[in-house]
Amino acid sequence: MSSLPSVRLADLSAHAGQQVTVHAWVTHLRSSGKIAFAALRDGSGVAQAVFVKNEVGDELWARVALLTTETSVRLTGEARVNPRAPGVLDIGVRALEIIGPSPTDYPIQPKEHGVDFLLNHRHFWLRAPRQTAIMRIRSEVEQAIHDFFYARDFVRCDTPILTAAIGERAGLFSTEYFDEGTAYLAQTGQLYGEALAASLGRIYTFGPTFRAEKSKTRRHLTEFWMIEPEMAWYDQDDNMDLQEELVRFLVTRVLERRPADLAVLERDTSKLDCVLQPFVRLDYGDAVKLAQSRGSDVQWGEDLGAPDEALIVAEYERPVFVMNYPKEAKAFYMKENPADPRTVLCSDLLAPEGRGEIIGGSQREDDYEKILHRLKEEKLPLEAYDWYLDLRRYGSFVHSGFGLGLERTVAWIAGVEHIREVIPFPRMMDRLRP
RNA sequence: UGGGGUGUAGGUCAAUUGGCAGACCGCCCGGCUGUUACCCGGGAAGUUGCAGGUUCGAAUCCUGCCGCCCCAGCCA
Repeated sequence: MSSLPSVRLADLSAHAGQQVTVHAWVTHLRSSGKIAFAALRDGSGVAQAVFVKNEVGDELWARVALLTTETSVRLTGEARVNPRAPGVLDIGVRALEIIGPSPTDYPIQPKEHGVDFLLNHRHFWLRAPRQTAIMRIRSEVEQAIHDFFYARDFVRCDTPILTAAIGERAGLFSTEYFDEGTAYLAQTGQLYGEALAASLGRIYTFGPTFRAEKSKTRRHLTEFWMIEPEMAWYDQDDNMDLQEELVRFLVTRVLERRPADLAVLERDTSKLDCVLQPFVRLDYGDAVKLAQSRGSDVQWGEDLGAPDEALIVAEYERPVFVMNYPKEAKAFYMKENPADPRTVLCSDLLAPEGRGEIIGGSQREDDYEKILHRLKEEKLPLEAYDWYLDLRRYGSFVHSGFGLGLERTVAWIAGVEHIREVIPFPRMMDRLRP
């Protein structure tokens, strides 16, 4: 925009007393006959345009009446501090150009709306202060993830989104793929990550994944973003240490750098201080006993349900690893536990405040015969896994990894109840647009 | 998919429990020179989700369908 030099509203205070030009959207107009005030936003911050009739002239004054909600404008005038509201700078307008007019039926008001209505107008809803705060926190978490792994010499690797059937058991989205039959949208990049760990040692993926599960809860999307590190020569203890370090890093980073956005969300940040303590590490069997003692009827051998997880985390009020689940409850690629072959070397990390699982991780089975046996038990098509089995035939290696759900993590840190608000355009089983 | 809830103006919700369909916000018109979700006066705005039934009379009761919300399962 070098042809249109303008000041971002966030930088306006540095220009107090000067003539500036800004580009912005009008969020609200208040008019008093011969003086008018327009609230402005540009994504970086807010300001207030002041129009005085006998200073701007009749021609410009007539155009002030056209400043409906969400009109985009370029305006020029003096930036100055308003002693009555020092936080929001005034612009004493001398020149006004309407760039994009806006009809008077803009649907979003600064009032209560229903969720369905807001999601139907997601493209507008994203302009609201609460939503922009959430998006900035999401961006901060994403950047922090890259910084964390970059500082530890992990290589970021991108794995395919179109795949032949491979991965976990949950529902798959499919599409026709030329003469190759059916392609599926990836539910995980993990198996490719294992191949890359044998190449680069420590890697992570960062990308969208797809689940055609008919889940309607506040913690499920059909398209979500997952971070999947995979580390050669890490056992399950090393794996949990890394997860704990990462989660602590992400929370600390958002607390340090996005306090204003957390304030917009009215997040009680004292609830996040718990990440400074060591995370709890609880064996699955002990977790089942704990849930039972708090009224659950879960039995050894069953996966823990959301209410069980809530009971367990409530006991500690900080993140909890539940380790070493029964083999039947978990995926084929998890390594058998030498201390108890009924179980596998894995962990789920449960976030506090009833948030449930944000990470699932495991040490991977590196024994060729054992993983072949597990594939057969699960009745998975062996021909689709030939290259994966090769990783156990040609230089098998101890390795571990995990998958961190980005939206669940952001929703927890930001204190947002439903995961649909922390991704710009959520995809759920009954929502494909906008 | 199962359980629970809900559906009235563009939005958020009332409607004495079967008896004239309303308020606020937004929008339109008018007034106001320092507003802060400004204020004051006036106005337009409805197939009460859809289809059927009971009744002198239905937003309200009954049946079916549909949409949405919450919870559960699956998982990150």
